[in-house]
Amino acid sequence: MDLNERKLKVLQAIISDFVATAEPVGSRTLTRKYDLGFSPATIRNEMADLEEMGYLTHPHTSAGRIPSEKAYRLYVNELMKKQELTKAEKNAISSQLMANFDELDKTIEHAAHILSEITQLTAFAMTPRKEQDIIKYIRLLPVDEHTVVLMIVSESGKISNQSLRIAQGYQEETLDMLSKSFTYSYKGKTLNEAIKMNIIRDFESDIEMMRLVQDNVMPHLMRTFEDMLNINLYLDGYSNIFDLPEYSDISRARMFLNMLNQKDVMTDELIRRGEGLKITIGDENDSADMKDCSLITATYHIDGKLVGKIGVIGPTRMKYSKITSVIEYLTDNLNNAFTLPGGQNDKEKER
Amino acid sequence: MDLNERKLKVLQAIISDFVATAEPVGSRTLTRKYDLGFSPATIRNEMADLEEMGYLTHPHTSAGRIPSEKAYRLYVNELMKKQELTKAEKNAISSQLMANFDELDKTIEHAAHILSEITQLTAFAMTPRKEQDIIKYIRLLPVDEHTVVLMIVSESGKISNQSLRIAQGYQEETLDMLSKSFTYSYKGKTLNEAIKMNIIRDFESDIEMMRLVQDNVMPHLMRTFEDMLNINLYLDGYSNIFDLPEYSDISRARMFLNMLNQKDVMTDELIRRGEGLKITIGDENDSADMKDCSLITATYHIDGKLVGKIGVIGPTRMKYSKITSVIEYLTDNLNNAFTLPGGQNDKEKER
DNA sequence: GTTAGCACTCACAAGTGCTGAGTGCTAATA
DNA sequence: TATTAGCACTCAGCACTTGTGAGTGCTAAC
Repeated sequence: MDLNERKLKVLQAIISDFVATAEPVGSRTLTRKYDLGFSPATIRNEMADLEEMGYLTHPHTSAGRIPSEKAYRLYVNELMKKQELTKAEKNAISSQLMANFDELDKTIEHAAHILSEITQLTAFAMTPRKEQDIIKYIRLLPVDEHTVVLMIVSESGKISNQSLRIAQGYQEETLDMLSKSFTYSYKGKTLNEAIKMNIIRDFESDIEMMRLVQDNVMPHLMRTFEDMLNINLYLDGYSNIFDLPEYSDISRARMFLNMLNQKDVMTDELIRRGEGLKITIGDENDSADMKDCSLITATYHIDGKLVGKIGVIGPTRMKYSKITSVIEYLTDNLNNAFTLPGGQNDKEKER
Repeated sequence: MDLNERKLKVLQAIISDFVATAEPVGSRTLTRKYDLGFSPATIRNEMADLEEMGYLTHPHTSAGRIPSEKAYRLYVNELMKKQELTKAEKNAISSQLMANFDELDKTIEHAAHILSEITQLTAFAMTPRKEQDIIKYIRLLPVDEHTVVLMIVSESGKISNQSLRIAQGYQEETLDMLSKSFTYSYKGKTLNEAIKMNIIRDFESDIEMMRLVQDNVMPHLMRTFEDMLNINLYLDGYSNIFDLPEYSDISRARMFLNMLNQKDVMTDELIRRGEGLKITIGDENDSADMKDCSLITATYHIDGKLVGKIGVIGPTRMKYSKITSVIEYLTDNLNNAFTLPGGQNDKEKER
């Protein structure tokens, strides 16, 4: 028994209908709604075959058919046609994204917001892994007698600062010297390399300075390097799930929301996924909590190097085609924005 | 008919029981659980009186009694006794708070987390309104040929930075000059004042410089001032509501979550509330969405000046006494931390 | 090979009856 | 006179029943 033309046609119709309505699809409904050209009885036969082949399931004897995960996989791989976005949709995405183009992290967060608005699902966006981010310079700046700001600028445009307290006070010249010394040591190093370096001995010649560095500055410097490595995960539109019949059961809604709350689980799952557009359906997901969800994710790049991820999560019944298009368009926009010379401040140019 | 001793005793028992169980309280249950010293029939009579006086309601004829909002108000004003936290609880709060004492905003966010963990409700924390925050200095720092970091440090310890692009390039000396000039002009001014100032004419003598400032720097400077004024609202523990029978109905849970999602509504509501500890019960809340919730909020201060808010939101049935104590202790901690010399970096001292 | 017809299935909604926790009222009691 | 025991009554919640409609699989006719 093979998947002939007609079977595919029936399967496609069932998937369309079920994605739209979330109700099991019966043979009669199918003939009424779609002009397939054969009777309910024929469709019933085809349905029985499709079920045997594993593409459909049956919640109970007298209910209609539901596409299985295998059916969605087939649909995504073969049946799904690319759904071009309308000009209006594209404009909406681009303009909204550009209207909020400040800091790297804010932009990513905003992209997740746009995505959830358009797809009406829960969207997430992960900032890049910054292992490869290269330190540009480090500076210590005076604030008051006991407070100093530590500022680290990296190539990705990520700027980090932290104020730190120096109980015994300090000289401004010392700060300048330290700034130069740190920049000299760390410039051109990746964050990962920086964390592993030990530069304390550079200050051995001056015991007082060494103590200052060791006790006051170094711990903060290391912590800030680590902070910069951190991956941030932004979620948006979690309450959209209440519009989906899949989550009309409170315990399922709750489980879903709890899953989202475990940011580390989510982050791990996302990190594991490869580059480019990835669609995982139900059981294909590694994490047990996601076994009845589908994820569509894509990667965006900053200067072609650092890689972040963005995507949506929802029930396996989702508009794979439309969502895929939206995500692709969104990541294209992000890539462009983050890659043009001048990076994140490119908005200036357009003025 | 007045609220004699016995009526208060009965009311108190009903409130305790209902807060604990969320079930309407019957006269027999009451005698069984609490050793009140009179029979169910007597209690029934008292209950009928209390109901007539507006302190109790009746979901239906054959159900037990439920405290009205008026009853909670009476309880909060008169009956509630201060519930001291145990040493262990206090330690838990202090140590958790101190363990995460980096940047101002992060600390506030973390405080909300702690609060939601302890109360098992949804907690929120609002960063201070920074109208009164005073600018300490402004600096422009070179990143690469076309990129400059603009850094503003304020007295509250809030540091803001933004990278900006200067298409035509720049000289390092220019940046130094501008840093000095900006600091000279803005130092000691509040953010509000700074936004209203116009310092462009200070550069009139040098047309090229003036253009640079006007076109490239000023817009960012103003935007950053405005960003610094922004109030951030952090929410934590929204999914705790799923443990409350009040929200076992999905549509109520949804409404609650939607309300939380409207950050501007929440922020407005919080801003309107006065200083110190405030408890609003049900209908006392201004916002329509909160008419069946209670809010307990308190204010914390930074250097005795800037005022932020922290609190919890939940059903009117909540442990007013316990929660009040927790919030008071938490704000005390925040106040201390933010007021000691050296402010947010005080952790250093303890090492 | 396709389709009409038919018996069968089952979730769901509406209706029924029972139970238990509650009430209000009245009469007896301390 | 205030309190309490007793009793009839109420009603949500649960279990159970029944009817309906949308679905199925199978068989026989086209």
